[in-house]
Amino acid sequence: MASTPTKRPKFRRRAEARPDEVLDAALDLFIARGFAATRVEDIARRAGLSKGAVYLYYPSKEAILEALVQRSILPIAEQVAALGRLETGDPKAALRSLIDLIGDGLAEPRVAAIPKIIVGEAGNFPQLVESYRRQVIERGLGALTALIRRGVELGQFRPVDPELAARNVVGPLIAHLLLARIFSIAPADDPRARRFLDSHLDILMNGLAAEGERKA
Amino acid sequence: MASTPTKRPKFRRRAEARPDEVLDAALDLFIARGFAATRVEDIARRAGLSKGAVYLYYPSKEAILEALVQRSILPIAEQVAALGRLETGDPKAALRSLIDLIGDGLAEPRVAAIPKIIVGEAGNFPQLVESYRRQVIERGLGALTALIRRGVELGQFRPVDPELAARNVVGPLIAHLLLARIFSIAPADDPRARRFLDSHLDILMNGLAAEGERKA
DNA sequence: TAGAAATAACTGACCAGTCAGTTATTTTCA
DNA sequence: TGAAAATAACTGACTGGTCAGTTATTTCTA
Repeated sequence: MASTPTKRPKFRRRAEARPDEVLDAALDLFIARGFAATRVEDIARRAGLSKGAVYLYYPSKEAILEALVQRSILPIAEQVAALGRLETGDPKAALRSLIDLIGDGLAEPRVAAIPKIIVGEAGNFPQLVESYRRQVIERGLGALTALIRRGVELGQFRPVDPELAARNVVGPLIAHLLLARIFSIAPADDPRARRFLDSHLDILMNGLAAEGERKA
Repeated sequence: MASTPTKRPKFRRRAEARPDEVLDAALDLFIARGFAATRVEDIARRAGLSKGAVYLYYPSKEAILEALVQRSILPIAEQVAALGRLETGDPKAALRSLIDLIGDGLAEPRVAAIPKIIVGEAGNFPQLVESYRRQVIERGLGALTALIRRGVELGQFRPVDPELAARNVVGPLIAHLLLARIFSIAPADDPRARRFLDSHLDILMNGLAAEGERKA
């Protein structure tokens, strides 16, 4: 059977790229059909592999989802957390870039799909949810809370409860994500998405700003 | 709740109350374990029936979920829509009661669980999602938008985009629901839930209020 | 006794995860 | 060098279990 060497190789060896290819395929399908409705065999097919091979790289379907979280969400969460740790600089400006950061992430379908899946499968994978809470939610909210607290201390913001106000910041972003992706209102690449962020910032800044600081 | 005027038979035939009992059981289990993880047989057992009997009342598991939406969410959506239709009265006050209405609904676990399920199962039941969008989302957002638009026209609110601002109103409520129910942060009966609503109103009103109207 | 109400056993489809075996690539050493 | 040995990558049929929905049968009531 040794024929022309120009044939497309059936096997691709040295497969350091494989895990990522599996994740790419999985994400495509999770976005299109959801987590539960996607069979591991579908993922394998799309990655150009057999089902068994997938299990060489990931011990379970859940592990694939977990790896996706690590790859696409964690970096963003880390950036957000870094913004919150900044002890210096203008809280108002930092808040602005933080919202931009989250907004950009949520505008990216391949990023935004993950939280949706987590929410959806929450019941089935409590342990995954727990790790998401620790690694993403608490860090993100923590950063936001710190930022707002500092703004209040500096007199830039009115004396709101920082922890609660933090939810006012992320809430509309999450809501927009859900409306856009689940109920197909306002696609992500819509210019309205950008305008929504602006509107959010506008109302929020006005709502937070201390008396003397309006129209910043 | 269910009381028979005559004696209590061991087996209850002629069951006009049955459909509702099935819904009650289903909701209990959906809340506790999620939609997918709840078997129809579990629902039947809890309602004191056999699995087959459930299918005398509902043609499918999806139909049970659909009936739950009709029973628990639609009345609230209708109330919200009614508030939006009011051509008279103070938009600011109306907005306040509207938020209270939604907030109360979301504080009720047996109500709040439904949207969560819809979001979660969105991929599997596109047609159910579509009907939810039409009957709940669009009516709710429409009412809010109308209210805000009127506030802007009356000069009570700054000239924000009413449609976008509406998402700023519901966003934090949704976010709070998710954080509370999925990530087990701030249980619904927590006094913090009430304080969160207050904080939301506070920031929102300040953010929306026109120059002369602050501290309303 | 008719027939409505309900049951319990059943069917068929699905799918995550396994594993014995196959094929490509690399290493060994004559 | 080149062929055999070793190993890494991969395959796909199979298993075991789950569960929505159906049906043959029984039980209760009028």
